[in-house]
Amino acid sequence: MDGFGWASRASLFKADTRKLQNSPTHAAKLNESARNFQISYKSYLTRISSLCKEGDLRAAVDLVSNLELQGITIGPDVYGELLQGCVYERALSLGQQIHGRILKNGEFIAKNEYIETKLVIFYSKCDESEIANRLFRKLRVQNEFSWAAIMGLKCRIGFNEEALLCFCEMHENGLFLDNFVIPIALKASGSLQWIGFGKAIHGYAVKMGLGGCIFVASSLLDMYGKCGVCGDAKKVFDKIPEKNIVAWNSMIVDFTHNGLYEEAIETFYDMRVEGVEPTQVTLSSFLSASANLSLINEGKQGHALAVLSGLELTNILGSSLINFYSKIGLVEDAELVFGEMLEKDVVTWNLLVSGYVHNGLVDRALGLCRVMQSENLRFDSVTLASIMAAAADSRNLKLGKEGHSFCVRNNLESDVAVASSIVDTYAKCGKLECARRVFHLTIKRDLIMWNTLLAAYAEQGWSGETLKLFYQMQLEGLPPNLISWNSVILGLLNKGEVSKAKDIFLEMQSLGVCPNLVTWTTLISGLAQNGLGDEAFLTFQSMQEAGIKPNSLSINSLLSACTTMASLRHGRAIHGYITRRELSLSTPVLCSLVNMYAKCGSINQAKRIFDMILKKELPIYNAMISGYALHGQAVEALSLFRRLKEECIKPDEITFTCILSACSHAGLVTEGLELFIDMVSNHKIVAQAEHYGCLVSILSRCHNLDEALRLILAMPFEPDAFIFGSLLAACREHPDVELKERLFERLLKLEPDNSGNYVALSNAYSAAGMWDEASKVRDLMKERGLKKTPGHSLIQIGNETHVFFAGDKSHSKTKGIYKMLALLRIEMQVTRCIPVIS
DNA sequence: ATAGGGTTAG
Repeated sequence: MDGFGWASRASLFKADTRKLQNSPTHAAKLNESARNFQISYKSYLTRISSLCKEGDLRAAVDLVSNLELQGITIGPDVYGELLQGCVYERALSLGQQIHGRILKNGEFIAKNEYIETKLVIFYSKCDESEIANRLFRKLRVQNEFSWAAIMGLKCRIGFNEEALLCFCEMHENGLFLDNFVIPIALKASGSLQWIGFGKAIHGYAVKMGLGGCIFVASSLLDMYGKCGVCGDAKKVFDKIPEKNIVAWNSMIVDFTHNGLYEEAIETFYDMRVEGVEPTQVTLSSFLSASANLSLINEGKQGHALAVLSGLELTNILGSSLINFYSKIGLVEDAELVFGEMLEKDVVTWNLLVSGYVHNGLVDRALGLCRVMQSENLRFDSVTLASIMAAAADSRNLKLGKEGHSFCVRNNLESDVAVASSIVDTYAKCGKLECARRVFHLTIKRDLIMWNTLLAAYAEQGWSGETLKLFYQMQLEGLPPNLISWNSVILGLLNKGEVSKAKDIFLEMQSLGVCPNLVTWTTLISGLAQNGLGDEAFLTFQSMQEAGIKPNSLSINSLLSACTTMASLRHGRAIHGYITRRELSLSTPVLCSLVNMYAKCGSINQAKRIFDMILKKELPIYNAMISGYALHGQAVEALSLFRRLKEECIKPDEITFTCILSACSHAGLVTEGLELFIDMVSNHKIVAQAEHYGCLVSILSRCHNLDEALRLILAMPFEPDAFIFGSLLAACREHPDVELKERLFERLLKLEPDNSGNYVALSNAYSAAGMWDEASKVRDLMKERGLKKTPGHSLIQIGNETHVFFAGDKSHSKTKGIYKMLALLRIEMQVTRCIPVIS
């Protein structure tokens, strides 16, 4: 028994025919019946067609079954309509049932050209590649429609070359390449970025008089945009007399995809002037452009417009809004949109995750990832790239390793973006060897990946490795971009090779690469860190002459340059610059100002800035407490610490480092110990090496060496150079020579690549009065290519604070600032001497 | 015919 009652339908039909033949008014009745049949068949066809268009396929099929039961022969046109209905709805299984009926009804229907073509279209639209191709190849007549269907299919499933081969074959077979196949061929050319092929089609279309077709024109726009030639796209766009919404959208999308955000926004406004209503497509691109230019008002306008136009908050629109809000830093608004969205996919979730990472909210990003897992959403490569960025950002090696192994288990590490983020994470966590290994294991490396490793080497000051990599990438046919050049400059400056860095700076310009704000800032802070403060300021002037405006980050680096140089004069100049230009006084800038004044010796000015700030955040407090610590004003530091607690601001580990160091300088043993306990037990902060270092220093300074040694033994990790340094400083006058020697031995065994250890060792020797050894350590450090950090000291003589700068010259002459200070201590009766190692 | 996401430098 078949489901459609074929057998009963056939017998009914036979009976009806017999009745008609036996009737006396046979001829008349036959004629009338035929006419009625004609009328009813036509009306049925119309009804079926409209049912199919409305999407009520079931009703259409039922109607056809009814007709068949009435014994009416169903023609190809009806089956065609049904198949078209299945095409609209992508109803594969129903279409296959109809295909079955067609085959059972015999060759008359099945071999009809219209039906054969419709079947190819149906299977193509349902992405049934194999069936569609088989049917297509068996066709007796391959017409424009079936070619278009098969090309569309190949294009959709990414077989763009094959689609274009079909296009050529169609042409060779003498078929007219019409305005249905041309858009498909253009789409394939665009996806392949075959600009030559696309242009040839453009020429053909114009010659054949299809240039005016809006479908062809929009496809041309899309193709030129995908090939990265927005100029040509714009030319096509301008020639369209009656632009529809798709044309406008395509133009805006082209600009956005090619980074021409200003142009995208301008086109959007042109469209508004023309009175064309925006769609989801328009607004998502507009929002993307606004996000990339940080145009807060424009993006908000876009959001308002979407609401006013009554657009549904779909995945696409919602995602664009989340992207916009998180890129401009309004994370809460991004969260609101996320909460309002009814349907969310992995892109939506990823956007919020990366939004959190971008705004430094690593914990929230990871929390969201956990929610994603509980909702059974699969992490994809984009999720992992964000997670790894979070690991890199927070220097979380454990998370980095977990993420890396997840990528390996799920075959995500072959993705370049993911691989780059893994390299970056290992590099930022100090695992350069791992970073290098992942880099070399990655087969397809892009520019970003090269730049990631380049930046890692540069950060370490491995200028030789940096340069080698820089030339190697060019040998492999990858031209460096501005970021690559900037890293090379940074690498040289971090190594102290100032003149080579300046050579590279000139070389890049002679090759037509224009330095940007990052280049200038790198150069300025590099010069300052290498003790060339005046040159740094001259370079700042050149930067302004080149028309580059500083942002808050570069202002900060200038201020830290002043701090490194211990130049109050330059610091004041920058402060004046900020005031004159009315630059925004963001929290980081204010911190740097407080820090600069404190480290340049003017604690009073630092306090004035501090008092000026109405809403004081934790970093501001930290900066001020650190300033007091530096000036040995432990009482003030402690009172500020109390005020912080009164204002219900939670101190962090930096706060404790500062306040403990203040106690250490002032020799406040009880307070120091209490603070340490407060930190560990009340604030649940895990004590780091610096905290133990301060404690050791506090104990050592009051000659409680035994207690200090006990503390070191109880520490949960290996003591570092700073701790040994504190101990050595304390036991300078200790009679136990053997103890000193043992400590020195331990110090020498510490990790050799860490420049901090050398500095501490050299300081320890100096503090112990062993000038020659201190000098030897410094030389050894230089020999091994480690970054040399010149220090400066604040010396309080009477009521005045003086800054002494240990540049290269004074260092070689006096064998270190500590010797100079020791001399000063005798000659000038220094009341307090606070060395600062930057 | 047009549509949203990730990775690099101070």
